[in-house]
Amino acid sequence: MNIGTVAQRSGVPAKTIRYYESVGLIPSAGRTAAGYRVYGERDVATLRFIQSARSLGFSVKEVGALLTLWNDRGRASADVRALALQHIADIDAKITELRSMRGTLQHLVDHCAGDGRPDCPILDGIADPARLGIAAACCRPEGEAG
Amino acid sequence: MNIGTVAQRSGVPAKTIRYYESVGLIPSAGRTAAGYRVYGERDVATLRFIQSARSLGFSVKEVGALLTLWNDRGRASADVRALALQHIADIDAKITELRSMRGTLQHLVDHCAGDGRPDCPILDGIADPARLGIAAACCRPEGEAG
DNA sequence: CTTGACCTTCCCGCCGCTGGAAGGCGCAGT
DNA sequence: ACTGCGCCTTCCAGCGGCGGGAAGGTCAAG
Repeated sequence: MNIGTVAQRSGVPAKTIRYYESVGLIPSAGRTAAGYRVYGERDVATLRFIQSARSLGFSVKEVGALLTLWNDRGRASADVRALALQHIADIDAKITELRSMRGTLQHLVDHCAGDGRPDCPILDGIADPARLGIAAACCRPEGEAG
Repeated sequence: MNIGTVAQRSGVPAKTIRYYESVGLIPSAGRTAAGYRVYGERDVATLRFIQSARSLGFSVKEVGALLTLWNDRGRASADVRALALQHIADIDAKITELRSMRGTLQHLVDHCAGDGRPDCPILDGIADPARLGIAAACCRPEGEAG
């Protein structure tokens, strides 16, 4: 199987496969006499595994660790679980950050007339971050626990 | 004011200020005879604005647009609002994606014993993405609307 | 006059690819 | 045999948003 075929079957672009090889995520493929990379079914499965793990947000390095565990018949599932839990924690941190941004932005937007006039609480809020803090508390009724 | 001072007062590292200048986010600073960059109060305010906008997740390019609006006394707040709303939409898309990842991962983790044995539904699920779909539906009671 | 903190430019590295150029290989058609 | 096309190879550059560090100039204090 040439790289184009394995790319199509795994869903990983040929350039990306070469990249993964160059950074050591996958071992160097065999070569034909002409220098073409040669792949087998196992490689398709590996690349699908990688694709899937990447789509779950694991970094290439983390995928490497997962691959190692996947190939290790003597692995402890606890190790895999630990990686996954850590990744969930990372995701949670990102979500928290994004929600914080979103909340601030939404608040600013809510206070902006959004018409032809230049007065803009959004710009004011960005210009003076202290107001962002104020903004977060200024119009909270009282029903929300801090 | 030298770059170190303005860096300290704005919270933007000197290297980053030079970078912002190099990509045209801020205009070229004035120079002393010796070639040192010179800044004033206005620059501190601008850099704080930038810092604040960046912390809300705006890209450097978007911050450029915000800065232009900020400096334009004839702006329409609707334009600012539109930028902010678009950014909120981008953030929402990211949050949605992260939550999807999180959901899948959590599900896999829930099914993994996480002990010394090698059997691992997490690895199985990653290896065969079809199972991820199954995983999403396999143990849903019936109370959840699709 | 020296020290040390500051400033300057420059280029490299990070992550995870993606695009493109220049050249070799394989096979079909004529 | 030759042409053409599509695939393969390598290498280099770039995206965003900086940070590290080298090599060298400047400034104020002692």
